[in-house]
Parts: sequence; C-alpha cells; structure tokens
Amino acid sequence: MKQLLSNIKINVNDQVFNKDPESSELGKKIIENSIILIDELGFDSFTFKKLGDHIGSNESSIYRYFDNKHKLLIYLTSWYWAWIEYLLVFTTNGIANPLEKLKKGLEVVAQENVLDFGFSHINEVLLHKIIISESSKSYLTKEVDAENKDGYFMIYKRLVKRISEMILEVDPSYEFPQSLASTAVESVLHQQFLKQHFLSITNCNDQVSPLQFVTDLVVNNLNPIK
Amino acid sequence: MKQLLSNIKINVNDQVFNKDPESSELGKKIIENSIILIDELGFDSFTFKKLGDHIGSNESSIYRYFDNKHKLLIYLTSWYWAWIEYLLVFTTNGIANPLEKLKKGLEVVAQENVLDFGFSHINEVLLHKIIISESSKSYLTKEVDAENKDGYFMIYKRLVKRISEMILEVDPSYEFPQSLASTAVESVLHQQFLKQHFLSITNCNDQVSPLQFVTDLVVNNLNPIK
DNA sequence: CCAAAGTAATAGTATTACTATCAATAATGA
DNA sequence: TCATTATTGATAGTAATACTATTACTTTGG
Repeated sequence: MKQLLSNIKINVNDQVFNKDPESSELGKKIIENSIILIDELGFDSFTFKKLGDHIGSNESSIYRYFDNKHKLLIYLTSWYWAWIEYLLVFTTNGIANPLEKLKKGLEVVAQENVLDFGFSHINEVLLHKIIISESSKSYLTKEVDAENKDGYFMIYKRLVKRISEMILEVDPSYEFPQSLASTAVESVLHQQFLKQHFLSITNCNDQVSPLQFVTDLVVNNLNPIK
Repeated sequence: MKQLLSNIKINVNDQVFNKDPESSELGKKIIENSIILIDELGFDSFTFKKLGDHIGSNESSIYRYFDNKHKLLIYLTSWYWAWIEYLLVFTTNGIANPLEKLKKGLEVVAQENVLDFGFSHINEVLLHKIIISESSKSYLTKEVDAENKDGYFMIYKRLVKRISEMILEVDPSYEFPQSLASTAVESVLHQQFLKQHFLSITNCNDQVSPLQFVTDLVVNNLNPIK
C-alpha cells in the first residue's frame, strides 16, 4: 500500500495555485512546512511571512505559488480529501455486500490515527489534525459561492457523494442519503474535535471512537434489503 | 410570547466583555450594528474600525466594550444559544411524552425562519444567519481550551446537554446521547449551510427541511420505551 | 554558452489591530 | 449647585499583516 501510494500524484484543481507546488523543491517545502506551521500556530496566526522565515525563503517567493493563505488552505483540504477518496475507493473496491462496503467506507473517513504513508513531503498525521480544526474555514467565507463555481470544493463533494451512493446501495428507499453522508463526514470530524476540547458534550473518549458512534448512527437509520 | 421575551435579559458570561453592552446606548448600538455588519461583510472582513464608522462612533470606544472581534463573536453566539435555550425550555415545558418533547426541542433548535421577537436592538433573523456561517469560528481557535476553562462556551454546552437529556428520556438505553445531541445541533446548522451553498450534498431544499432530516435521524436511532 | 525561468532581496503601501493620552461632555451624589 | 466621576470622542502612534513592484542573481535546458 505504502509502495503503491508513493507513486501516486494527488491532483488538486489548478485554479487554487499560481504555480504547482509539486513542480519544484520550493513548492514542496512550502506545502510540507505550511502543514507544520499551521498545526503549530493555528490557521489564524499563520502568515506567509512566518512560513518564509521558517523555510529560509522569501515571503514574495511563496506568493508566486499561492495568492494568499486561504487558497493554500483550500489546496491542503483538497489534497486531504483526494487522499481519503483514493483510500476509500481502493479499500472498498470489490466488497460485494453493501453494508460491509459502507462500514468500511466510514472506517476510512473516520480514521483517527492516520498513518503517514510516506508521500515525500506531506505529514498526513498533522494534516489530519488541521482538517479537524481548520477545514471548515475553507468554505465558511463570503466567497464560497464564487469559489464553489470554480470547483474549489469538488473533491470534498465527490467524496460525500460516494458515501451517499454507498448508503443508497444499502437502503434504496432511504430518503436523505446526501444529508446523511454529509452529516456523517462532518460529525466524524466534529466528534474528534469535541473529544479533544469539549468532552462533556460527546460520548467519544478512549474507549468509544467517533467511528463507532457514526457507524451506529448511519446503520441504524437504514433498512438493508433482505 | 413576544411580550414575555421583551422583558427578559439574556445573560452572557461577563468575562467576554469589559463593559456590559446592555448597560448603555452605545453598547446596544455596538451589538445591533455588529450583527448587521458581520452579516454584510462576513466575520473575516469585519473590523471595529468599520463598525465605528458605521455607527458614527470612535474605534477606541468600541474597544472599551470588547477586547477584540473574537470576543464580540463569542458574545453574539452565547446570546443566540441562550435565547434558543430559553425558547427550548419554555416550549417543551409541560410536555409529558418524552418523544413529543424531544421533537419539539429539535424544532426549536432547527428553526429556519427565525422570528424577530423584538428585543429592542437584536435582529434575530440576521443573528441566525451569522450563527450558520460564523459560529464555529468562535471555538475553532488555538485558545479554545483556555477559553473553555473560563466558561465561554457554557451556554452552548448546556443546550446540547438539555437535548441529550431529552434523548435519554426517550431511550435510556441509547449509548451515545451526548454525541447524538451535539451532532443534531451541528447538523441542523450544517444542512442549512449546504442548502444555501452546496446543494449537491444535501437533500434539504424548499420541500425538505433540515428539521425533517434531523428529526428522522434522531428518532430512528432511538427505541422508545413501551 | 546563452536565454529563459525560477528565486531572492529590497522596498514600499494600505490596512489591521490594537494602545495611550487628553479633552469634552454627561450623569451623579454630597 | 458644585465637584467628582464615568463615558465618549479625537488624535496619534506602533507593530504586524497582506500584499505589489522592481531588480538582480542563479539555475537549467536547448
């Protein structure tokens, strides 16, 4: 698996960058270290100036790759969801039983202890942490409709649709497959956040995982055929 | 109801402000117009300078009420949840049947078309819009644990707990009442956002409301006693 | 080995997010 | 009613942010 994945290049909508960060050493350093710095400082305190200092490069060089930190965040979230989508398709491929397939799919989406698959420069563990606490900022903006039109959120939406299709395969009569899928994906992240910060409003802890809760939630809503 | 509510003062943790905005005309103008401006510009582009210009007051005067716009957002979200909590308790009070009570509770939390109850200076309709697209920014920060310790999110957590208690009353054997409650509250807002911006990953639209979906989601997970 | 592309260095601007000081005015209470 | 105090406004100033522009240096590919 690790072998396989390290040969894959994950493609992100090229409208989010000015210059493909995968195309140069500096670009890769920008991605690698932005993940480290955003995790460390939080997205709000993260700046291109600080990133430049951190990697010993000039601020202006970073602007040649990304117009602003918001687009960099879109890039990182897209990359994450593309990666999860890849794992989802790969992992569930060939599972005949729809319910098994859906459960396996949720498992991929809900993974808490992400493994670093050794993509040269991306630390998936830190990226996963960023997704939990920063990813919703990528769409909670005044520009969301314009950016959505430009396809910035395509990968995320495609992933949710895949889950909703799995739901429908289990129960074609279920009325809200898309809403259930989007809720499941959202909830998995939210419960991980609550587990870390607001323990009193979640049942997730060291014994109970967000995956258990969400699997139960989704499956109990469906009436499998037969 | 309107009569009743206009006599109530909603209390927000006084650590979030330096000077109670309810205690002066300027304070009320700050709250009233911050809601209008945040709705108009989005929280990210909103500044105290712009608010000052908008209300014909000096920037420095606003700083005397709130240290920064983040604390103002905490104030606004706390106010909103306190108001919803009040409506929740008021509306569900006296309903004997646990399932009816829970459904009614979800109805309050999931209300899409908020009514302006005529609190003199707060536009609940705009505030509700702000909650949908900005409220999660109040806790998705690096300071969340410190602020949580100081009680900044108490009202929100208390509301979620009330819902989780209603869930338990319907089905005492249900394993994840808090997680289900936090998911329901979160999902209701998220589905409203999706309905507005990412239609392809929700089933909510003019015919199907987030309330319908979430009620179905919650109720199907519970096995009522008897 | 030359041209083109990529990168670094420097400088500069407008805005943001404040803090500090002082003056003007309004409210209060002795 | 006069003095005190609280409240607000005006002005100024600082450090940081979020960029843009220009120029020069350094690779690398043909």
